Amino acid sequence: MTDTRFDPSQSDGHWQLAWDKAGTFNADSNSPKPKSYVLEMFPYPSGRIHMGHVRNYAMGDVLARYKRMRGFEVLHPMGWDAFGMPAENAAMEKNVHPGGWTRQNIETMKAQLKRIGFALDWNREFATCDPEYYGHEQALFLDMYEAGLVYRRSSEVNWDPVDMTVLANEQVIDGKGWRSGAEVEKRKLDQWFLKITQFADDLLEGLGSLDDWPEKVRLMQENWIGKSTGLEFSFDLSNGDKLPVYTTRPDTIFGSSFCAIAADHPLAQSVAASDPTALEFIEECKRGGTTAAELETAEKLGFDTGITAQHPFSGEALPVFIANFVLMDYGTGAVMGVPGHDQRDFEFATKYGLPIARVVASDVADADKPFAGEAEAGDGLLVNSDFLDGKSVADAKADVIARAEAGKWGQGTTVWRLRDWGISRQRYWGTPIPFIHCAQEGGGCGVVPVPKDQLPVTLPDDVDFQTPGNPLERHPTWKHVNCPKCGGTAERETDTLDTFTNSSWYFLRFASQPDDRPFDPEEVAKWLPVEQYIGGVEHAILHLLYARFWTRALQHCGLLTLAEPFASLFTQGMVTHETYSRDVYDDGPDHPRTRFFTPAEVDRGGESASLKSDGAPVDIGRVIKMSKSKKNVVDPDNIIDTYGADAARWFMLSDSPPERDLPWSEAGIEGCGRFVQRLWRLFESADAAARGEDKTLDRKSHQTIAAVADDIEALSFNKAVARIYELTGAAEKAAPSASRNFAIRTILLLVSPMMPHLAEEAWHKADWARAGSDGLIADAAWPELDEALLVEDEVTIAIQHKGKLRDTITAPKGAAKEDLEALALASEKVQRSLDGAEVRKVIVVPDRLVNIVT
RNA sequence: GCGGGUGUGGCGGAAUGGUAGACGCCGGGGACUUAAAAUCCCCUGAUCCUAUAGAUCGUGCGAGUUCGAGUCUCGCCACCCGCACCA
Repeated sequence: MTDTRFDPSQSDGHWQLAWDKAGTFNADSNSPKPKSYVLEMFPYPSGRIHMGHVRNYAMGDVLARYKRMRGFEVLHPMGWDAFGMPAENAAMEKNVHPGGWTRQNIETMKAQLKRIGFALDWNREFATCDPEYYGHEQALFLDMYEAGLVYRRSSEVNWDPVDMTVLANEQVIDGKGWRSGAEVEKRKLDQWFLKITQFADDLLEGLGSLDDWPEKVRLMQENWIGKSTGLEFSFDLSNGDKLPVYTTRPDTIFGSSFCAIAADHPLAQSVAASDPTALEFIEECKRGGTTAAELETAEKLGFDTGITAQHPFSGEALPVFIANFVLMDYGTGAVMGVPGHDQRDFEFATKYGLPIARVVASDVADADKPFAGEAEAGDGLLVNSDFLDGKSVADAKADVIARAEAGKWGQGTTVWRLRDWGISRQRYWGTPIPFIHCAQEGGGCGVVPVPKDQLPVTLPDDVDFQTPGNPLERHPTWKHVNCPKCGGTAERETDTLDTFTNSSWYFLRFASQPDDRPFDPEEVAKWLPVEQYIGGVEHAILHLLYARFWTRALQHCGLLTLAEPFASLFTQGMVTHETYSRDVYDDGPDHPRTRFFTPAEVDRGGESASLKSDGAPVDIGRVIKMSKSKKNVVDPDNIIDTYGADAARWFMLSDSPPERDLPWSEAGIEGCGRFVQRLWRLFESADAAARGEDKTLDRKSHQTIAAVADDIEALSFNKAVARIYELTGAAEKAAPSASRNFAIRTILLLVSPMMPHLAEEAWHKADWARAGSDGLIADAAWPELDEALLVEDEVTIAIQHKGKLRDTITAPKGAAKEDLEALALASEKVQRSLDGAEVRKVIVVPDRLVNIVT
């Protein structure tokens, strides 16, 4: 036996090259094997791979490699979600081209991924900024346009007047642009929309079929879609107009004591036209903040318009208020106020002294029970409600809706929270929207789609980012084209598509990549749905909902037969680390600023930490997600340099359950590095000539084969890891025998999806393990399981008395209850515990325990 | 406010209602070595103790069901995540 060490710096690259050369992980759609599509959310090429990526892809990788071992033809692709704002930000800050910056990042990150040895089919790699990709996306967009799923309308946006660009809601901080700091304006712009609301019901219904999605994600999408049913009806107003309102509680209609409309409701606008105080109130409403904290504390404010609304049943005149808590973009932008049974209405009525009537009570006898300072939104029986008295809430709802419909003054309706998807972005680095605005007099041909044979509409390269605004808009030539219809002068659409469209169909393009169309439905059908999709929970709503929508929309267009793209979804936890910081006073003694330090800059010992450079202490902060801004990051390249790819992969899979956060620790990765060497020594210690059987070890081996397979399929990698540690310990202690060699060979195969480089190295070094085959362990089959060996022939029986463990005994498996009882009572420890007490009852669970009750 | 999740040693975490703490990390002791690194072995929930043994307590808190509860039921508490004036 030689005392060698496994050297990742030699082996890792060697085997990565061997897999590349052999095309080991290239997926063949014509293979007769059953198919399995394993996919991790593709990365945005931001610069470098971080530990979160490593964890995400390590999980998918183990599954992909495992599936191959189980005889599946596996599709495990990788690509780049390459359009987006960071590239344009870099362009502005560093005066580089977004494309060049992105390509450079892709190159860096691809090299990093290759160093980790992921089993990816690089033949199918693409970046969404490739004209070949976004050209097909433009074609799909036109297909959706033809199917009536794309439209254009004027819509309000957040406009940054300094950067001259539209901001997403999350880019508006305290009413100011996140980059420029300028006061954000509301502007009306013509925007493109995708009709996702047409599929609201399908998308909601479809959630019910996604049994292998986390409950949490399904609930989040359900809430986002936000289906509600109720009554829409119109009040007759004192000024002769009609006021449509929507309510989910038509049963409480007799409790209505006012109406409230949104500040930007047309009626409010018309009132403001002749009443400056109304106008002032509306302006005040618009100034109100929209943050969670502000909303929570915001007082309910109203402005009495002097107009009244006639109650449809009682005929009573209800005052109509403009109110700050009514939203224009939900329902009709107007509500009937029922203070007794809606908390907002209650607060409003209390402030303005409006009647608060009880129309629902737990019992008819409680009809006049006062309210305890808040509205009662719960179920009960109707009271003080004329013909509804005594009915249940549900019956009363149905009754009111029926009467409204019969009287033709209202309609039972469904209202959705989901809005159509605005996909226009006034930016350069995205998919150009393939439309042309005809500029002929009298409106000309209007908005004309780019003919498909002129796709792709490519981005111009010669753009500058030193002037604010959309570079496409001010490019000297790009937008000037002829109208495809009349040939007259026309202009290209200069908006680009939201980057979420890029990630809404990439999984189809991975499965099938013809040149002449986006994908081949037959090829797609071979691979999809994705068997296991893995990514961060931050995509629970937008990306995952949009991808589901696109799949259904393409199905609607007749391009696909698939409704749901991802059969099973897994959302993994983050990689976390403590933060190190110190307050510095660079801006003067009264202006402390927190400066963060990377773990590499810090000496960490016991309770304290100090900076390596000056030896002075730093503050140790909470364990949080690794992020550049908090500098609590560990670079995968450094880790691989020190410990090798396998140790890094192993650490990502160990200890923490995959859905939970994984705290990075130096000690943890060191331990993994040691385990790699420990396994290597074990592999080296095998004695091919050893003979003889070790039944206990054989059992352990087979039990581990079964358990690790179950654990990997359940994505419980931490448990699989623990099992492998156990078998490793047992094999190390065992004397040389054929059984021990089998155990070692088993470990080699079981760890091969997790530590593929070490496994290849050992596999090729040990002839006996390969059993004559020249192949790679990456092509080896999962070890065969001997079911008979899963069962123990002897079991340990626990003996309890007074609910506590008193003794354990060993008995043959399947021993009779009477025998177990006798053995238990014969135990000296049990007798001591019994201390002569009378045995009233004995409970025997075969092969498990004996419980003596006195 | 609504919805969801989590809570077990010093730490990460295991446990079909049936021996709580598997496995790993940290720590302690020992072996090997001139020494160190590496490696190997042993110990490692708390308390008591007449200490190779034994007893009591122990899975956020309080009740309950059960022969038996980390696990099931009810009521609380804390923390985390998502949504949020959605009528």
